[in-house]
Amino acid sequence: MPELPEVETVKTALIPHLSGRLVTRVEIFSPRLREPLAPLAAAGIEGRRITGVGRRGRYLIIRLDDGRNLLVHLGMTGVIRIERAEIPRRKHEHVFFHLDNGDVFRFECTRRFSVVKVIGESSPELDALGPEPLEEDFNAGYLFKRSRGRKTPVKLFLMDNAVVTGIGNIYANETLFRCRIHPLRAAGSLKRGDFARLVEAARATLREAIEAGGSTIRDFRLVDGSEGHFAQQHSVYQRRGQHCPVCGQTIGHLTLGGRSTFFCPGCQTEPRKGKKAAAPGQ
DNA sequence: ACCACAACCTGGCCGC
DNA sequence: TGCGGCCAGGTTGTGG
Repeated sequence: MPELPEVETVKTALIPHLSGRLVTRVEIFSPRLREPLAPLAAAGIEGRRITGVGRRGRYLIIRLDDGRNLLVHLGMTGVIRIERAEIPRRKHEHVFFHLDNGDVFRFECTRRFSVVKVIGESSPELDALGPEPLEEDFNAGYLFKRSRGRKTPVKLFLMDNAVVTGIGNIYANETLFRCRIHPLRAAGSLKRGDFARLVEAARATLREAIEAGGSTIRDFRLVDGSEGHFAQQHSVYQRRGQHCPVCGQTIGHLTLGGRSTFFCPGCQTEPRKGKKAAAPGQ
C-alpha cells in the first residue's frame, strides 16, 4: 500500500502508543509473509522494551532496548492497528505484539507482500536505499549527476529506491504532473533546472500528503482505523478521462514498467527529439 | 546498464 | 449466482 507519506503517518501515530512499552508476548499466526516468520518467533523479543519508532523510506523501524530493531514494511496491503487484546483477530492479521499496558500491536496484510523481521543496527535492505526525499541530500545536483547517461523514463528513475526512497506509483505520478515533466522523458535528458522543479514538486506533494494522513485507495488505514484523505487531492492519479485541474485537457494514461501511469498531455509535454523546445516557458 | 516481465498473494469489480 | 479476466499503492529476480 504505502509510500512515504503513509508510512510517515503511521510512524507518527505509533510513537505515543509504543514508546517505552514492554513487549510481553509475540503471537504469530502465519508461517510467512514475504519472508518466513520463524526467525521472528525465535528472536527473543519478549521482555524487550521499545525505545522509539523511526522511518527510512517505506520501512518502519521500531527500536528495542537491546540495540536491535524491528523492521516493518507494509508491502501493498499492510495495516497496523493498536487495539485491546479482547478484540477478535481479523482474517488477515498475521502477528500480534502484546504490550505491557494491555494494548496489542496488530499487523494485518491481505496480500502478504509485507515484511516483519528483527535486524541489528542496520540491514542490507536499509543500506541499499537512496536519500530521503525530504532531506537536503535529495537535491537537483544529486539527481542531475545520478541521471547522466540514463535513458530510463524519469518516472521509473523517480520510483527507484536506490535513487530516492519512498516515492511509489501514486506520488511519482503526482510529482511529475506538478513539475510538468512527462513521465516518459529520459532521465538523462533532463536539465539541472528540471530537477530543481522536480525536487520542489516531490517535496511539496509529499508534505501535503503527510498533512492529509496519506492516500487511502482501498486498504490503507491509520493506526486508529481511519483513512488518509490525500486521494481527494490527487490531480492525475486514477483520474483518467477527467479534466486537468490546471489546463482542462483530458488526463491521459499509459503503462510504464507495468504500472498505471497518469499525466496531463497539455501540461506535461511529450518527449520529442528537437521538436517543440521553444513553446513552453518554465 | 537497461528493460520487459513474472512472481509473490488475495480480493474487488466488471462483464457475460 | 458464478466464473473468468483484469486491476491494485511494492519488491525481487530472471532473461534478453
